[in-house]
Amino acid sequence: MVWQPTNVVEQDRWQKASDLEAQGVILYPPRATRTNTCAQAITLMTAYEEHGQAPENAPVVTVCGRIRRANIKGKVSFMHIEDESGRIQLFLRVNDMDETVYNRVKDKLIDMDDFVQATGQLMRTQAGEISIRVREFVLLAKSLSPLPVIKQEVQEDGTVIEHGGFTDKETRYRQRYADLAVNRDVRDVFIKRAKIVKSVRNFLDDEGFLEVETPILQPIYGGAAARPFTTHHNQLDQMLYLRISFELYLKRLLVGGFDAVYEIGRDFRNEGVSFKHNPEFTQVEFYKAYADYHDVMDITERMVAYVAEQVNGSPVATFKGEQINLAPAWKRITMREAIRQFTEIDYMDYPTAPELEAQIRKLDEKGVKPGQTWGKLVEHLFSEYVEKRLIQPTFIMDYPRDISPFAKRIEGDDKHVERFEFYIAGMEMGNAFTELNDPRDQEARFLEMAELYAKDSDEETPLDEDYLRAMRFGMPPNGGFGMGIDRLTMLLTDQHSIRDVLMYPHLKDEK
RNA sequence: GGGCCCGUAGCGCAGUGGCAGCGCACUUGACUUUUAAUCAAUGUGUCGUAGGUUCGAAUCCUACCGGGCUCACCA
Repeated sequence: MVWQPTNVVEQDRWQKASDLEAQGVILYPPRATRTNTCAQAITLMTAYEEHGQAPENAPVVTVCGRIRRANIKGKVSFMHIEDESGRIQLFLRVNDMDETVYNRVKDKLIDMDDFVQATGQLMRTQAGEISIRVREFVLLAKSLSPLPVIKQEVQEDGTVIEHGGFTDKETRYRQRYADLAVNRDVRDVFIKRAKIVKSVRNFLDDEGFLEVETPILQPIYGGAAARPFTTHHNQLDQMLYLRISFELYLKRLLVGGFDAVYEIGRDFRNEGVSFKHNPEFTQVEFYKAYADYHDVMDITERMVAYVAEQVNGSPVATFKGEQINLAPAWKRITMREAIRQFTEIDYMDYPTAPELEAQIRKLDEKGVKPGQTWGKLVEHLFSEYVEKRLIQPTFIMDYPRDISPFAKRIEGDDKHVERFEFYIAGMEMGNAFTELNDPRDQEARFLEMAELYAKDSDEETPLDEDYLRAMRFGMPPNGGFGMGIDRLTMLLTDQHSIRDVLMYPHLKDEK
């Protein structure tokens, strides 16, 4: 079906488009030229004026952008055009330009939202705004559907009040292009997101890590507790999973002789959607030989503080009105101690699952599914009573073994492994271990997981023969780390839903 | 998956049983330094979808679709 205008505004624009074509105007010319961005043009004029030079010799510029405001007055008109750098006003006067071209503006054949190219001398209007006295005016792209109208009122002190708006979340997410086009602050979030990724990369590069890329399509998934997406390779008739983590592929590279590797990329988990979960999300994982989880904690707090400094110019982040200080050193506390503080239960007093489950039921009758493993029960206690209260950055150390199949046991402790997660603003931000490098123990763990958790449960950890083969060649002791980039972005941009830090968050099908 | 809330013009919203409304945008006219431009005039609808109740439904009821918050699940 060929698209038809769906409302009056679109009908008008459709008509204008054919009127312009009848005049010989090319609606979508293949090329544009520009000498300056809008922001550069303003800077140029400011600098020119500072040298006290005559206005009649002011520089001539060509700028390109989208029309975001139009005030057609008669024989003189004003527009603001906007490119990524900002806005500049165009001053169009019939005397200064070709009358036919001017009349297209006066007759409103040129609309808000059109992309245009304008050439002229920089000037100041009587009201004092730096503008371009347009002498050449070229349509670059006709807009056939109107963007939401937002009017900007600039106050005496320079602050901008916006009138009108584009706020419907569903429409904004489905039509992110329109959201970005009209909501400047949305663009700023994604600019910061790019800085965050860049800063993480810079930090790890400077620490001597090598950036690598590993498969997204995997014949066996692993490295985390999550259900995978499945897919299929037609020619090879091969069943494949989208990765749920990078862990096992990265650690194989330590066997290969790299001392320190990292990857930034997308993981896929076939699970619930919430304000902090999206089916595909971005992680950074790194593995460093000869480091343990204490070393990784040191790196973590330095890295996060560095990123905050690079992105916001301060290690202190504001989230939901709360000041969060990301500067080292962060609080370090064991899982056992954290749970004891918030629930007064020392779970080591209840070393079997039935005992611990009974104890949890005393706190909250409905909270627990029956028949969970001891480790899952500990995790339940933690997420129920502790997690939300960890606002300032906190390392939670020493996790139950049966929920941590890739972490090394704590010597002389058959219940715990050398694992930490770190929490900021009540959210888990990342997960790390002293990595298990004993192939015999790793195989035992795979078998233990198979015994404890049913196939198709989210804790299912398929035995990866190739991974064990790699480990048998010898894997150096190492510390590993994973962190959610989306959640870090939420924290550093004060956005409270993961959807607001994803360009295209996952949504159900339209209609 | 449960609970609560929302869906009306391009956008933002009002309307809770009796003619479908407001602001901005759009259209027409005026205006040679405006800036939320102003002034005047005229338009703009599958009231999310389907069914039901009723003389009459945007409004009440049911189901469904989409969304938000929240709980559960889940890192």
